Amino acid sequence: MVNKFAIHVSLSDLDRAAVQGLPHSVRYFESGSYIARDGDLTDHCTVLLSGFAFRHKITGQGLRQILSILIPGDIINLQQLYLDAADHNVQTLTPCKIATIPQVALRTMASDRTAIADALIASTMVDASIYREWMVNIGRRDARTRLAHLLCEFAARLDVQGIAPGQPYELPMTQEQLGDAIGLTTVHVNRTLRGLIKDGLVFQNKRGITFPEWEIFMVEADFNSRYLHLRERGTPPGYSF
Amino acid sequence: MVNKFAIHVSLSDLDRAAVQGLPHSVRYFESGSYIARDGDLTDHCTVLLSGFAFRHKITGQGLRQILSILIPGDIINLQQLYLDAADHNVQTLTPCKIATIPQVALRTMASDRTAIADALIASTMVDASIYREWMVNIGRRDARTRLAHLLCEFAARLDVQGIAPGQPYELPMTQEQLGDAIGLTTVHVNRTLRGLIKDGLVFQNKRGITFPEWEIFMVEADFNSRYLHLRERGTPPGYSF
DNA sequence: TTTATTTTCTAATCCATGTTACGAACATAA
DNA sequence: TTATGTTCGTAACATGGATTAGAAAATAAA
Repeated sequence: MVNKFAIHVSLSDLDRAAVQGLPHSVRYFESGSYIARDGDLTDHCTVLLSGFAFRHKITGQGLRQILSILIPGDIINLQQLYLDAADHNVQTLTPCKIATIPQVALRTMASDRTAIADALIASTMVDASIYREWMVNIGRRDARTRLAHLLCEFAARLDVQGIAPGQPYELPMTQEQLGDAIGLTTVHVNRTLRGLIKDGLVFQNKRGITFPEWEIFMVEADFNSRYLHLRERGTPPGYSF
Repeated sequence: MVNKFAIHVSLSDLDRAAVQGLPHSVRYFESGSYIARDGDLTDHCTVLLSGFAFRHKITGQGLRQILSILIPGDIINLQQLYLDAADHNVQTLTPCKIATIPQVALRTMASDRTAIADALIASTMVDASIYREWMVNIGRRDARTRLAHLLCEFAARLDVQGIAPGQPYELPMTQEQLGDAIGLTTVHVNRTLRGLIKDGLVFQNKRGITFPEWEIFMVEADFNSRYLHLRERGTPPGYSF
């Protein structure tokens, strides 16, 4: 369940058992509903078990910026356990299944087990690294590269879900949401996506996306998966893609 | 020294003593030098003691995006202790004084003292929150608001350094660097800054910046300091600014 | 089915920001 | 001082992406 922690730290069997034995309840959210809102205070941690969700913030002028996409296994609101109120919203993209863990349970586990605490820190740091790459994407790449980069990231992250990078996947986002994620208008996302399709770099069938030329596409997207830190510390690099 | 940790967790006297007793060596960097480079592996943690620095990344087309500004007290490369190689560069903005702490010392302290581990997590999360706000800034605000927002953030963060928000401060960045931080051209930064000055919202004397109308300026900047999480969890909100 | 609603797609026009270019002001070093 | 290099300031022009407005297609609801 949550043992993708193991990517960054080595967990003992006891550690794994502790994580799997965490008291939790499961809840279901339908598509488009809010899991957390800007300003919320809470005393439990939630984890996304299945479905997709996204973090976002609204500016004073009512514009939305999507901050990240959550995929199964991601921790949704660890932050609120360590800081004060939430500073952004989390909303579902598809129907979602969510585990709720009481704050105390998680914190005592973290203080009892160094490996768990380390995993929490590492996971937070990977998130931060992804945020940084998004900044680069939004701030310094043109529309075409930006969109391509987002699609690549999705492909790469779904790898953990068993869909190898370059393989077709279902994109659970509308063009409007894509635009809000990369700082573009809906109209321009459409134009740009059309451009990629016309050039044979992307093939689209409803929400299904395929990349006929994955290698070339990654170059076009200025994509290098290093920032996702998918490998364990100490593992030899080995350029998987 | 590093006990701005205390903002987010309550540290016992022993905790404080432990932090202050950390083995470390001090190094000096001149302005413009690299403290860490994309790809670096390291076995020690560094903390900025005085001066300013910034994180940045370079795109495939050679464009630079500045990711954050480091001010005294900030931890520079905690990440590399928990993940693999660095995924971005850190470069000084002014001459800097830096403490280097061996990885083991820090990690044993973190695993011995829950409060310290919590402080590390909280600090990482504040960084992440700032990244998110930058994404909003870069992705969804216009040039004027964007620049104003960055100046506000600087003012607010310097508060910890003893310069109250709204008070004049020295901006340690060139217009080119400002541009790379907010995703604009040097030329446009100049235009925009000039606009703010003409409208009486900013007063500039060399690198010194003053805000004659701080309250109005914050509105113009769409700035709300909540995302900086400057207050301790549990502390009553109390709108300081 | 039919109707309602959301999402996609396209075209025409506009404008905020990028580009290029260069002189002035300031630093820093020799 | 005089050289040399940054940084700042501005003007003229180019353009990528925003805006506005709808029509077509897909999806959901009745």
